[in-house]
Amino acid sequence: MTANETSTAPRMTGDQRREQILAVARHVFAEGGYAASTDDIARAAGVSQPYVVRLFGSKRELYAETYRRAADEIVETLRSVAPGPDVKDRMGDAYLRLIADPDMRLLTMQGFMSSDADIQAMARHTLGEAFRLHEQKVGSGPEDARNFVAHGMLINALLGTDAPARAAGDPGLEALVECAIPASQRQDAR
Amino acid sequence: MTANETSTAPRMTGDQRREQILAVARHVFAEGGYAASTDDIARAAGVSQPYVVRLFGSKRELYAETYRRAADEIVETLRSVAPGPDVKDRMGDAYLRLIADPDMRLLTMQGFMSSDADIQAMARHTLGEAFRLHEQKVGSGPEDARNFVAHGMLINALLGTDAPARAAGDPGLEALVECAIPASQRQDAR
DNA sequence: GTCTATAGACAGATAGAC
DNA sequence: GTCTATCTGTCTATAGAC
Repeated sequence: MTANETSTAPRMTGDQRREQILAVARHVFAEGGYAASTDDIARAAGVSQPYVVRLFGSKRELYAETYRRAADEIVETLRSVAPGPDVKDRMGDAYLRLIADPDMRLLTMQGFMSSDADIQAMARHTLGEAFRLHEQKVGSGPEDARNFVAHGMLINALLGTDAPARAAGDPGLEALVECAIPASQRQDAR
Repeated sequence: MTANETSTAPRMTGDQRREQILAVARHVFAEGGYAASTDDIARAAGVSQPYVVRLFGSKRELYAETYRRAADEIVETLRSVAPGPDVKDRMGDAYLRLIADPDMRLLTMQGFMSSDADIQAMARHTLGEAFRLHEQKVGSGPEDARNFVAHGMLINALLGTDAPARAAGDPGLEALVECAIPASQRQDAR
């Protein structure tokens, strides 16, 4: 170190702060959607609200970057599933593990309802990649790949409505949860 | 009529106004989500913002009532599919016809991401009913019924991201759209 | 790199008149 | 049945200091 100027030193480098705020934003946006405030994010990150806006230019850009990272993580995770025996099961498991994180699930779902063209583009591309990777790795044909993606969407919807924890007393829902969600995934997620 | 008191007469009865505002709210909430303002709804209905709030008690109650009607319409439509030959196809068609209305599709999707317990409850019950009605009417077993609901969710997601109109150039997405969405439904919806 | 102060817009809800 | 006026809160973004 060159000198220890006790009070002039910033607490973090810009990059560190960016990463920290993106991590916090992922959680806050996941729970509150785009309607979540930059102030909530700032408080959770321990910085001032104007600083959050300054670092990313605007709330919209922060949200887009947050979403992009989540979408990339999904595609990368599916891409990194090794070929070989049981690929089909391992592909399903990989998705279940991603979605076991409620923030990931909620953020993903938001893409399918966004009115922002950039978010929509990322969301639909992720769907297409999931389909393509299933066809490529599993090779059981387009219908099977489509069912893979569709089943993923159904699980998102069921978890989003807290169905596994609250199906009791609703016969249709009980039966649906039982045949759509593996027992290991059936505890509350919200 | 008893008398024509030219300026004292209200423009509509309370019930008529309620229905009109609910119709308008369906569209405004569909496009803007819960974040849409009561003022937007009021303007679109040609009344004042405070009056909208007064008629329904609060924005939240207006939203809940709007959602309830959409959810009821889905269940009623599926329930009214006549048994007989080709029930399976007619059940799928009934859902496609519902979802061909972008407002219906958007509103439905919002239920799967709501943080409001009442909305969540309606949304998951709708999923369960769709499953149950498929089993009851089509009778091709739980896996087939699950695939029916799952496929519905996939179509919601694809339409939500404008995939049919924008898949060009994205090979995975093109293939997915082709095998998930009937040609008749493939034009832009947003 | 980070803050305070604050502008400027907009929201939902209440009070009370007609 | 419906409005106007308005309170109170909240939000993003900018300006400028340190």
